[in-house]
Amino acid sequence: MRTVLMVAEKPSLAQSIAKILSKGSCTSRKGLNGACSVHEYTGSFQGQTVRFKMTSVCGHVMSLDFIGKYNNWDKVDPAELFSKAPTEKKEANPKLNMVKFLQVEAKGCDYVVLWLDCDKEGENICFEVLDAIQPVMNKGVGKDQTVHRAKFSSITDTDIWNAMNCLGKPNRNEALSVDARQELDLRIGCAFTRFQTKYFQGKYGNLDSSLISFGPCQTPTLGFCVERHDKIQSFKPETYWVLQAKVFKGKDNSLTLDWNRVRVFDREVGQMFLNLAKTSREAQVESVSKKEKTKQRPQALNTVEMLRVASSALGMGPQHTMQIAERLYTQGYISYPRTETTHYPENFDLKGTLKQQTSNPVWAEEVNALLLTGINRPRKGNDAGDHPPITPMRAATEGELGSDGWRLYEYITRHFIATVSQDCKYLQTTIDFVIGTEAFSCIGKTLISPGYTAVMPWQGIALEEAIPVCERGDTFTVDEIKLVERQTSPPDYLTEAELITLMEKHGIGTDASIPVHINNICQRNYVTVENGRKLKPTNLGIVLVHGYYKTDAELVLPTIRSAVEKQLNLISLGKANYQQVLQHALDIFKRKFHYFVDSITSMDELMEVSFSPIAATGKPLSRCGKCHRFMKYIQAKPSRLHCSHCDETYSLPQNGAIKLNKELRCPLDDFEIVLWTSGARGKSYPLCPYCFSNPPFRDMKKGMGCNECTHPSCQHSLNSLGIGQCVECDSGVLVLDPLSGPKWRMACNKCNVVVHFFEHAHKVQVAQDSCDACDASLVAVDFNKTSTPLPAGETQHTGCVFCDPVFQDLVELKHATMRHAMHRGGGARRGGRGRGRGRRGNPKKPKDKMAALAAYFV
DNA sequence: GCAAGGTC
Repeated sequence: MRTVLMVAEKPSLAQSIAKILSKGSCTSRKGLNGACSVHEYTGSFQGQTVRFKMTSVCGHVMSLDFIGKYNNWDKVDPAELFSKAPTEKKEANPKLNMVKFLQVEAKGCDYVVLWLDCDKEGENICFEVLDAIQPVMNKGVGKDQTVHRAKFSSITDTDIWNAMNCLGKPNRNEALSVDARQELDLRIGCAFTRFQTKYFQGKYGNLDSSLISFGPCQTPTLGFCVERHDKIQSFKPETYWVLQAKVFKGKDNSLTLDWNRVRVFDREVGQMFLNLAKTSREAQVESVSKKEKTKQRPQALNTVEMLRVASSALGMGPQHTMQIAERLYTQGYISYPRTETTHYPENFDLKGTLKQQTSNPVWAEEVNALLLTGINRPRKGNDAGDHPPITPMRAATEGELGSDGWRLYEYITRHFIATVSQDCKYLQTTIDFVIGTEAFSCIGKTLISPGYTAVMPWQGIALEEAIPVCERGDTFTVDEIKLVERQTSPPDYLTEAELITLMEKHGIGTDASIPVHINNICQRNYVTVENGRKLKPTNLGIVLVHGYYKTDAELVLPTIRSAVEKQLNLISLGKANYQQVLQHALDIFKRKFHYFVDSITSMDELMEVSFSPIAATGKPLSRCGKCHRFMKYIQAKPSRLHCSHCDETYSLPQNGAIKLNKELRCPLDDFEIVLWTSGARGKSYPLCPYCFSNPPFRDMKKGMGCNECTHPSCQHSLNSLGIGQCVECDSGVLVLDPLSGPKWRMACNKCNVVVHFFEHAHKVQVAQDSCDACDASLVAVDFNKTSTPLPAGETQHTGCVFCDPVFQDLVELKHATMRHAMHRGGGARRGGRGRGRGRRGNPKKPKDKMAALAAYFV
């Protein structure tokens, strides 16, 4: 029997499609990567009985990058990234082992049906899949017969079956347009990012951003925020005047009227109208009109709308919202949360979905009423052909979802109920008045039926004060009429919800990537999120955008992406050659880049105003090994040490702080050793600022502290302070933190494991000898006479922290250690342990720490 | 260390 491999874009779709095509009779198993499943069933394909294997990838299989040596920022001129630097496709997520997985499943298959999403990215993934599997597939059927593409526009029985019965071929041109987009984004983004980062970071000490990035999506996104900032800055308030009239008729029927001219910008003119109005003490009712109005129920929910509401009403950022939504999805509470579609599929079980919500006390009343009277037909929305709109999938309670999870679920559910509810109906009454020659009016609203606003009360009609019943010809007495002076007010900072709308409108990013871009400009410190999720640009963000405006406004305008995409579209339509379009676009941006580099001083002029030169930043901390003067510690991101005399900058580990370390010096370069610490309770280790960037030994890499240094005799090195193999990770060594007393501890030099031991000991030292049982270095401990925990009042003891029974109660975390050892099956997994032992050249590394531990603790 | 696009 022949086998047909079918591949979808994500595991959830593979499952849905397999269920439809197998009519629910498929068997499922997990693939070797643990992320993808394989669903198998027997069916018919092109007139023969075959075995179907439906599986999926997880988005892109491959991603584009420069070949290794072009990723060295110090050795590569960013200009080379436009043409010289070759690119290669790497596995997008090596952990998933996607190529291997696909090959294992494709081996022995005769046909492949590609069920990737029906957009350009999906078309591109088709070819990534084909590149992986074609070498291992059976060659029995003709090449033309092997590969098929299913084109579907929604995940419904009819659509999926139609697609299966009407298979086509993958579209090479569409895939190529994505290849071109990837290469352009990579080359342009990286070239500009590296250039500006290096240029400005080398010059200013307080930029407070470890990366000064540029990208065709993130930069225009920032542009929107700065544009609003500029409007606020350049806003000049204007004074205007308004006629305000208060009238009454009988008791309790006092009304404030709106002037039909709204406002005037000239005081004299306003005064004239006031005088004209004041000729009468009465307000005549000219007309009374009543109109029934409706407020439409919402369309079905898609991702972007969910993100907008989450930001503006729930105060949850897009990135966070998507994380919560994904959790709700994988737990089965809501449908797939990444969709552009706002139209329910024809066979969508609206009633069934609604019925699940009858038990929830919060909205049971509305739901039951709706089921009783019958649901309303949802409004027509847009079917983008990707996934159904976001809906609840089963009932939930606040307790089981947690705070934010519940708030999002509650919104999604209320939105869903609203889409099948009636519109909100209200009566709008307008009364037109005349006072003297001036016209005024007053509007009142009364609710006819709340409709969907019963479940979305925040959209309910604001009921203004009831307006009196009256008719044409009635007169009211003017209580007060006056000219009021007001000022126009500036716009506020852009809200996140407004930004999402702008990005969507200009085609910046996609539903899946919009949260990423917004997150980027926050993390890079270009904008900060203020109260009410308003986005306020920082000095850095403002200077960058103004700098682009000065040199080449296209770099920041939202049109930059759409212009490129227009060209790319020609590739996908087969109207332009892939190579030519790519070359042409690269040429243009290469010129833009060189122009930008040549004009960088004009952006620099703006930088100078807001930021301080690196030599003027930071506090003197430790001495330079070359000139022996004090270097300055710059705390702003990226934190570093700068020697203004030598004009050298030394990088430091990030996400922590640096302290002085007793004026000790590195024996290799004479630089003063500093102490890095991750926080009060975290780990710390000494490091030499010079060795950190210039590894002194061949077996060391950039970015290593003294706790990884293989110096044979220095008192700070791994060799002197290393105790034994880490209890958690494969490659790390637990190293004594010599300055941690009296709360002594050892910390892994690779992972985050910290082991506390010998609290209040007076001295803790690593001894020369090793443990016979586990090969760990012995530790010599010295306690105070009065408080020693050692047996028989001993003050000193030397032993193995893992094996010595005397130390058993003095080493913390050993229960975690033991659990860990047993959890992992003790020594059973130790086969690969020996891997870097000899190579790292650590003579004190135990042979088999885990086995020793397991034996000891059992 | 960099982009943007998929998705886990």
